[in-house]
Amino acid sequence: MRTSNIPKERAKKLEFYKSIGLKLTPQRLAILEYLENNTEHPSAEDIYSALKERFPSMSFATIYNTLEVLIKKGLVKELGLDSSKKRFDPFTHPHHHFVCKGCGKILDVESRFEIFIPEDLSDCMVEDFQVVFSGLCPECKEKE
Amino acid sequence: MRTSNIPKERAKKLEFYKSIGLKLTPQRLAILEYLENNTEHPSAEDIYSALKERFPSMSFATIYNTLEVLIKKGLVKELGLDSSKKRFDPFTHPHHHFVCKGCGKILDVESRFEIFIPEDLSDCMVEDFQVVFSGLCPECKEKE
DNA sequence: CTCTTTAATTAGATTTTATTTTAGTTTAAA
DNA sequence: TTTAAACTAAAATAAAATCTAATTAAAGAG
Repeated sequence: MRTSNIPKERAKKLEFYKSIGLKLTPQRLAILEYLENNTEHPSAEDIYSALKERFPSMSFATIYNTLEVLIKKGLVKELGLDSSKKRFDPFTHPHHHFVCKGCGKILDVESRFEIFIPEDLSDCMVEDFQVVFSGLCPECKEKE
Repeated sequence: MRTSNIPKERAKKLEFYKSIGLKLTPQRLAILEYLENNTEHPSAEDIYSALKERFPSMSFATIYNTLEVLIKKGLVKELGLDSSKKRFDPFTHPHHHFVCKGCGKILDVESRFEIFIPEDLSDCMVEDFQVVFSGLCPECKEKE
């Protein structure tokens, strides 16, 4: 029963992508598929490398164009946690992150935190917040 | 009385810088002075531009070398909130930030938040955390 | 105060790497 | 079939960060 649902779910998903105005090219589908459930917060380069094998002709322009569209559609969020490149997150619900000082890896944190909007920001329009933890991930902790 | 203390305080500060092993060159003092009480979270470029007039011969190497030393000494922290360049913060005590989505400005938030270390990170060595707010600063809010 | 040593500074080139552009080609969808 | 949109390859851009070799200057010793 599980297996028989897969094509149906897939079709539904494609339908959804179409419904929001995405022209479905194989490259786009590959990017979407790569991002789906991806918790690595990949960079454009990461996506490119990952798909290079399947699409040897893939161009960076395609990656960047597609990401731009996905961001505009609200399906992907751009992360500002890496001071050398943009990284992208397909999980757009509010959540938090841990940044490893050793390897730069970014982990998701799904806990809820009670945060009040501080007085310092009373003149700002605060739209969002996230808690950013930092330290060493399990692997880098070992190496120390 | 206030004024008469200033040279003394200055001397004390120089003494302190020396005591931690900083060779005090005019350029370094200028960088230190520029950073002192600076809440703009400047980039290397910002520092360079700001001091260019007073030190027309200033080199980027000096900026980067000095920043490296200051970071090593714990007098400055590197911020990872801007995905295009490193920015630096002379306030090394734990505090939080607001990032303007409009102009990229970073504001300090001094409030205290009660944050527990989430289970997701039980295998990590969590050394630090900060709350990052985002939205529009007063100026960008106006422009909308 | 002068000398010596050691570290810092300089100018400018270079590297690096992310991202954007371009112009021609291909293709999804109606 | 048509056409607007997407794709490609490669070059261009852009900007941050690093490196180099020669020069200068701070700090400590005498």
